[in-house]
Amino acid sequence: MKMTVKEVANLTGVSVRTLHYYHREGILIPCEVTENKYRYYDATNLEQLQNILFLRELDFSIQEIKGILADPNYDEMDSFKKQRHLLQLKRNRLDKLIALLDQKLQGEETMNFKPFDMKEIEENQRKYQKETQERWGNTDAYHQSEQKTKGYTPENWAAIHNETEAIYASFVANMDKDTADPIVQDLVVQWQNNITKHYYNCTNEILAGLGLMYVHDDRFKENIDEHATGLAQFMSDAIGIYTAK
Amino acid sequence: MKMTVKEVANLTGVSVRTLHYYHREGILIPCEVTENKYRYYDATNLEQLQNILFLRELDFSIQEIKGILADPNYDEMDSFKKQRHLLQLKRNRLDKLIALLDQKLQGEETMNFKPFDMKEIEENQRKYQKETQERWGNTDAYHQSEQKTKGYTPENWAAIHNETEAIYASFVANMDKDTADPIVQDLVVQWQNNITKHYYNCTNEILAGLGLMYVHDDRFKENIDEHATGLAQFMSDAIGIYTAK
DNA sequence: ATAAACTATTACCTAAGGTGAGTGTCAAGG
DNA sequence: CCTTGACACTCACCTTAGGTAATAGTTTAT
Repeated sequence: MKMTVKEVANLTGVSVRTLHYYHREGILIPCEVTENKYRYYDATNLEQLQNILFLRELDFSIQEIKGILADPNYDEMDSFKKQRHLLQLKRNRLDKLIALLDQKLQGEETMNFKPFDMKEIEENQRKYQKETQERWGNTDAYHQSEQKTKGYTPENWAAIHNETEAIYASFVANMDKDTADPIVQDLVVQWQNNITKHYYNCTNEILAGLGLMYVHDDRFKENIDEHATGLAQFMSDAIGIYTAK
Repeated sequence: MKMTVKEVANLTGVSVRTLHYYHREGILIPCEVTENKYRYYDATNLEQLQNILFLRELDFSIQEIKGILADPNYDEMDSFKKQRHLLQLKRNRLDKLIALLDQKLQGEETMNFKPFDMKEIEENQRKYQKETQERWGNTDAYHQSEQKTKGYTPENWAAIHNETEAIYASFVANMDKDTADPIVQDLVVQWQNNITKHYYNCTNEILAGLGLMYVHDDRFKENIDEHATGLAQFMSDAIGIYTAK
């Protein structure tokens, strides 16, 4: 069920250009990019796109959307609830504007500007964002990551992806060894460097935190275990030993 | 009841920069601009601003808003009715999005993109615009005017205003003469040239149409008669004689 | 084999203001 | 009369979320 850009565009109503843009911005990365740079999208991509459209509807900027969706503790249902609330606020605002218009249709000379006000909505948007940022725990890391990833091109993303996958592969290839084995410990260092290089300064403390998340956060765990069952636990253990020193 | 930019900004929630911008774009011209370029707004300006905010809410561009508000046959009540309809469409759309979100909250895996669709709303916006453009009668003139006035700066507007007022004053000064008097007829020519120079190619046919509007369209009539009671009729008659030749 | 219909990248363009620098103006209090 | 803080002005550059070519490679169907 791979879909081309055009097919996605037709199905969803977003333009091809927008898909290109979302790719470059790193908020919707096609499941497959062939050698000749053709983009192909799958069902997961479509779901992500739907999420993006919801957030866009709520007037979040693309950068903000990136932050929300990249949140390691992102809770879809919780997010939907907040989105619902924001949509309701917007509807209330429209209701007030319609009411004001009705007054004017009655011939009332009303000089009212409150219905145009966006303060309440903006306040809730900020609240939403603040919560996700707090969940990132380390705001410094979050901001660094935001800054760094801002300018990444699709080529950059592809390179990062390859590099990351290579380290994953090495981990898988050494899963029979002890987690304290120097080879495995070196992979942990590579992993840490990879994060620092591409996202944010990954200190030992943060690395320790990540190690714990890899087993306790299902989103992370599932992702990692796709490379090999048990990999998440293995990496987490290896990181634990490394950071304990 | 003159208000400064800041006061208007505080009252309406619109930024000072936006007021500057609306001035330069010619969609909200302060009732008074002092020698040192300070802007002062009155109640009429506020009403106009409210209209602008309504139209902005409906996603009309500033240029489109200019076209709508400059429509010589602009009917406020009719406009409100259409605005109401558009706002309702927007609300319906929000309702659908909320419903979709509710489905997702129920855990349904729905891959629906229709609620994001803007086609219906855009279609109605086009309909709205088309109607006002048609009322301009001469679409060529409308477009010329749109193009020309696009680049006008506040200084341009002030100059045009002065020039126009000067002709009005001359008309007033000669209201005791016959409308066929060469002096009056020359003012008609100046009037025609003024329009051609600043707005669009004002042919004799169009001028004749304007002459009729000056007495039949209350918006025009009131505006003109502010300079002197009976001026609208006087100008209309003079134009009638000129274009009859 | 060729045309139609895709795909890609690059690069420039837009709307509706935001932001900041530098400067002029006004009202109030000392 | 002077100063000071709040306000006013313009100028000029910046931003977002893509739109719109132009140019060129690819796929697919005939």
